[in-house]
Amino acid sequence: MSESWQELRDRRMAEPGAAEAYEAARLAYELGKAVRAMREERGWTQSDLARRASMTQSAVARFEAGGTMPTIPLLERLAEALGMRLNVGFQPLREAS
Amino acid sequence: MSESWQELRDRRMAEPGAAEAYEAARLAYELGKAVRAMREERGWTQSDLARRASMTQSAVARFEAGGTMPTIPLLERLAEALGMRLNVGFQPLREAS
DNA sequence: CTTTCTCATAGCATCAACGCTATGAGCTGG
DNA sequence: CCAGCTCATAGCGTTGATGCTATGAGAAAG
Repeated sequence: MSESWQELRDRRMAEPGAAEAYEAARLAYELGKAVRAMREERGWTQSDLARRASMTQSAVARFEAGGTMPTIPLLERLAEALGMRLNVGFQPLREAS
Repeated sequence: MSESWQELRDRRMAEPGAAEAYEAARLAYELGKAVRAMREERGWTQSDLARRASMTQSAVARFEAGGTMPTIPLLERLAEALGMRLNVGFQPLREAS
């Protein structure tokens, strides 16, 4: 499972310019997971969150599944609904193994 | 100058659901400023950065000016070009001011 | 088996970001 | 005055995210 992730990563990294695309997809996936976790933490259904974030249940499902690359305004609305703050910025490259 | 920003903010905040839109616009503006700072720090022209990030000079200018809401993949490419890491996530709401 | 709730997915329309080309403004140095 | 460089901006076509509606799968309860 973790092994296949590494392989996928290496394969994609071989293609030029695919590193960012992969990173972006990874980000979408992780953001979806994070929102789902926070939503369930609050005992909300997708419809609940959707209403609070001025969107539809289908949009929430799509986002949580990482099906699309979320836009900043969407993330902002979700953050607001969840009582969180959206953080977007650049960090110095950490040399992690 | 700073006064007009406040007025704009207050006016927009009055409309429902505009808080996130404002925050998003603010984010776009700040990201543009940050990238410009990092670019100049490295002594690069917009064309230099554009080449490294696989985009055109006009796209860099548009982004730095905060003219559009940047997408995650774009930010990822810029981060890569600048040797930085893009960070996107949610933070607990801090009660500032 | 039927109802209900939750989530996933599809199809479609709209809208905005992005790539691209071209051009103009501002500055500097010849 | 005339390049040359840097940045800003406009127009246009393409692409993809989002909003919306509708429907299906799966589980739980009756």
